[in-house]
Amino acid sequence: MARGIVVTSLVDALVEDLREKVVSGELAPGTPLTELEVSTRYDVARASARAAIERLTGEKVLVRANHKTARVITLGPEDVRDIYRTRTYLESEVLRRLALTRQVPAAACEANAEIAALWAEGSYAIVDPDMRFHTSLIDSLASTRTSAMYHSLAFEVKLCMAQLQGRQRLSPEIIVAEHARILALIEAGDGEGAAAMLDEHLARARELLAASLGGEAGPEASVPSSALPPTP
Amino acid sequence: MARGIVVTSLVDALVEDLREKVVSGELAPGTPLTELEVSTRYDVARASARAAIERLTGEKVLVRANHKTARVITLGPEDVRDIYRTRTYLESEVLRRLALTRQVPAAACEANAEIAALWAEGSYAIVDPDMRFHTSLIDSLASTRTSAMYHSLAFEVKLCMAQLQGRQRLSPEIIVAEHARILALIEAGDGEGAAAMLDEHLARARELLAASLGGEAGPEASVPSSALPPTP
DNA sequence: ACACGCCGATTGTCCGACAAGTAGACGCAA
DNA sequence: TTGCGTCTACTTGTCGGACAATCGGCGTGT
Repeated sequence: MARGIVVTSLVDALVEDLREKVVSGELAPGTPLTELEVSTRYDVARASARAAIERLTGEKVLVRANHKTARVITLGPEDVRDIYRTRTYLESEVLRRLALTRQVPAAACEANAEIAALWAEGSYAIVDPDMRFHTSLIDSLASTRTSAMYHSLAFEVKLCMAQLQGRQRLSPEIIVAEHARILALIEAGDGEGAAAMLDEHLARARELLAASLGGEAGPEASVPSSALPPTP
Repeated sequence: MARGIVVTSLVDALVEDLREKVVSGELAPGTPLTELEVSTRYDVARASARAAIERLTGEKVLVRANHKTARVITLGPEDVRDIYRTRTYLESEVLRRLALTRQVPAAACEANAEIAALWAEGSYAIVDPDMRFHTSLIDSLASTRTSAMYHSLAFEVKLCMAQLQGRQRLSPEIIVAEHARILALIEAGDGEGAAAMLDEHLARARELLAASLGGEAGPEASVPSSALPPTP
């Protein structure tokens, strides 16, 4: 089981490629995506391009109003805060449940060790194992829907990161220490403590993200995602 | 603001109508929905029918495998448990946060009063205000994503209910009492207690639903949604 | 300066067509 | 009878072209 291959339809492939281009930053937030553009760039029929765009708007990777061209989503500080709030709700409750049975998922330990290792060798490509730490905690509950929801939130976090092209700086050593602390609290059965710790842990990341996303203007197109109409 | 009218495109209307037909039970679980059927029944082009079906599969109202015709989703006991578990995670954490500030949303009180009123006059159309009680608690946090996630779960609960055509029976008086208890605990600042109470409250509903969904076979087509291959 | 109307670009919807895949019916052989 | 291969009808996936509706901008006339 779990053979890596999957049959992908054409629009599946389109969706995947476009989504990847968005999270990688190749398609900056606010970039308009015309059906014709997509269809010609990939050499597919407009119907297919259209389907892909529609699916991505369903996933909230793109946004589009009636009769207007789809654009890559732009996430502002308010969005970051909302994402992290929701994330905190879900994850802290999960920590409580894990603490009840004192289960410390092995995958979480490994992910944290990986962060430490990367830090030791001077690399800053931390975001991936960091995500893995958190998702492995959630996934250890084996609830399809809980996992799906958390993953969708994690994806939005990735989108945020894509917007500020790796400018944010949070020190790996603090992260590793806090992760370890959380795992210890779970093992000790202190759900309340673990939840509190997580709250703090995520709050720091959240404010850092929100600040760098809203404080300084990006290289171009300081389009605020919020409903604030830019005074013309 | 909040003028009721919304501009709906054709496929939007299709999606809405089909979704409504599914939650109302008019389209039973497992019913196949051919693109051609939909396009002819509504007298629209196949492309439009196709788009509607695709969006509904994205919403998990329909399911479809590669090259096979879409079917109305069938939810089994395992799904019910998963839905309620996720629901409990989200909602209990929300209760804790509400208890921190002792905020009791007025809408929740009203919804509960409405249940009581309906019960007093002998009606059993309780599920709607019951849903409103819970969603108003969530919505009082004003977190777009948290609300969206909870609403999607609530929708799945409605799907479950649609499957057993109003056969389930949970006594309104217990519901009202437990709701009131939860609100009281929030007002008292006892988040832990409120969460525990909710846990119990939802567990009862969950097991009732799961039992009536899995215990007896439906009128026809006892297709188990789970991966369990029916011993042939 | 302001209202108005036209125009290009883009979306929304339709039609018809064909390849490819699935599932069930059919028939043939052991 | 049972098992297996084949064939066929139905359905999906994708294409191309077509046209009305809509939006935003530009120029024009008053």
